[in-house]
Amino acid sequence: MANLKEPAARSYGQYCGLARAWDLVGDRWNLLIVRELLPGPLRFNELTTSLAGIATNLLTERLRALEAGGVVERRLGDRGILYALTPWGAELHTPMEALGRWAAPLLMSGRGADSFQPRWLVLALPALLHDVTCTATTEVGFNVEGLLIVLRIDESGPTAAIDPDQPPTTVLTAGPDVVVGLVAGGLTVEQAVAAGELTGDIEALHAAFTDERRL
Amino acid sequence: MANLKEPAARSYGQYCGLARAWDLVGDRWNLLIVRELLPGPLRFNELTTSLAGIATNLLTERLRALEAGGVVERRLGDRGILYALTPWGAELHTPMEALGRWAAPLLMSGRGADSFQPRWLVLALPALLHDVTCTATTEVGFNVEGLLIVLRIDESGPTAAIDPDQPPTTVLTAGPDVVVGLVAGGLTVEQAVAAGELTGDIEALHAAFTDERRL
DNA sequence: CCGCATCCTCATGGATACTG
DNA sequence: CAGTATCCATGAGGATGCGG
Repeated sequence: MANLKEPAARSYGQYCGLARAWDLVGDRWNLLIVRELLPGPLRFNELTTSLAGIATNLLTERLRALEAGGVVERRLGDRGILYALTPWGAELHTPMEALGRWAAPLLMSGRGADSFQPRWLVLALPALLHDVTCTATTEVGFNVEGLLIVLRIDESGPTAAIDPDQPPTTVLTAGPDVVVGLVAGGLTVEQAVAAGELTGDIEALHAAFTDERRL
Repeated sequence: MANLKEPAARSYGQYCGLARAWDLVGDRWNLLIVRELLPGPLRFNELTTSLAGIATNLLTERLRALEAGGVVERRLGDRGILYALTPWGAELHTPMEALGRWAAPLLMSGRGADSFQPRWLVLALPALLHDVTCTATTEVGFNVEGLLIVLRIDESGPTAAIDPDQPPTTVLTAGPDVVVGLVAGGLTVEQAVAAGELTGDIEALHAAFTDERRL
C-alpha cells in the first residue's frame, strides 16, 4: 500500500544559498549520511551500522529526500541496492572538509565514549592536514582497526582513500586516538611510539613530512 | 521562577570532527544565526526580524547554546545587549562560504516568494565569485534595498562588507535577483541594464572584472 | 539476512501571549 | 527591548512486522 508520508519540506523560505542548502542537507543525519558515502557507495544496512543510532525509517526518509534533491542516487549493484553520491553531491566534500577543519579543537578532548569508524578518517585526515607542506609527493598508510586508510600529499594538498589497489610502502598501525592526535598536532610521533600505540615504519613517517606539524 | 529547560544536548556520539561540529552548530537555525552575525554584531530584535519566522524562545535557546559552545558571545553595547561571534565562531566563515558556493545552482530558480536581506550578500557575493580573477584590486558597491554592500576583489580573492567608512567610487543600484543573477553568471550586464533593473556606473563595472564571468 | 513500512512514545520546534 | 511561559504540531527514536 502506497502510504508515502510527505516530508512536509519545512523551508526557511530565504533567498540565500546557505539557507537553501540547509533546506536540502540541513536536517538531522543528512550530512553524516553524505560523509559515509564520500569514500564510496554503501548499502542500506552498512549505513545503519556505521551511523549507529539512526532509526531505519529516518534513514529511508533521508535517503529519499537526498535523492529527490539530487545529492544521492540509488544504484543496482551485484548484491542489492547501493547508495552513492551524485557528482554534485560529491562536491559537498569541499565545505565538509572545511567544517571538519574548523572543528579540530573539538577533537582535542579525545574519543571518550564516542563511536568511531575508520572510514571517517578519509574526511578528517585531509581536513586536519590542510596546511601541511610536503617536499615530494608522499603516501602513508594507516592501519586502523584493520582498515587501511591511505593518506597522500602532493602539491595540490592532502587527500585520503580507503583500500586502494596500490598499497603504499609505509604502513603504520594505530588506534583512532593516536592517528587523530598525530595528525591534529596534539601528539608527537615519539610519544605515540613510547606508548606502544604506534607501530610500523616510523623512520619513513618522519621522512615523509616536514617538521612543521611534528608528524 | 527559574524554569530553565535543560536542552538535553542530544549528541551523535561520534569521534568525528564533522559530527562534533554538528552537535554544536547543526541544530535548526544555528547556522543562519551565525550568518547574520558574520558581517557584525546584532541585537536580539534585529535577529528576530532578519530571520523572520524564528520563535523568540528558540532564538534565546540557540544563542545560549552557541554561547556555551564558544561560538557566540554577548557584549554590553551602548544601548543594550549585542550578540557577536567569537574569533573561533567567525572562522565558520570559510566552511559557510564553501557551502554557499556549493548551493549556487539552488539560487538559479530565482527569488520566488522567499524573504531576503541585503546583509546575506556579504556571504553570497564572495562565495559565488570565488573563481573570478582580477587584474587589479577592484571595489564595487551594490546599493540593494538602501543598504550599501561593497565587494572587493584583490589577489587573495573576493570579500564583501557592509557600509564601510570609505565608500567606493563605483556604486550600482539593483534588486537582489539582479545582483545574484549577475554574480552567479545567469545574467549579463546588458540584460540587467535593458530591463532597467541595474543603474549606476556601468562602464566602471565592465572595466572592473574580466570577461570570464560576463560581469 | 536486506530493505524497508507501521506504530507508538517522547523530545523538539513553532506560534502566540505575556512580563520586567 | 529582551526575553519567558505556555500550548500545540511535528519530528526523532525505538520496537516490530513483513515481503523478497
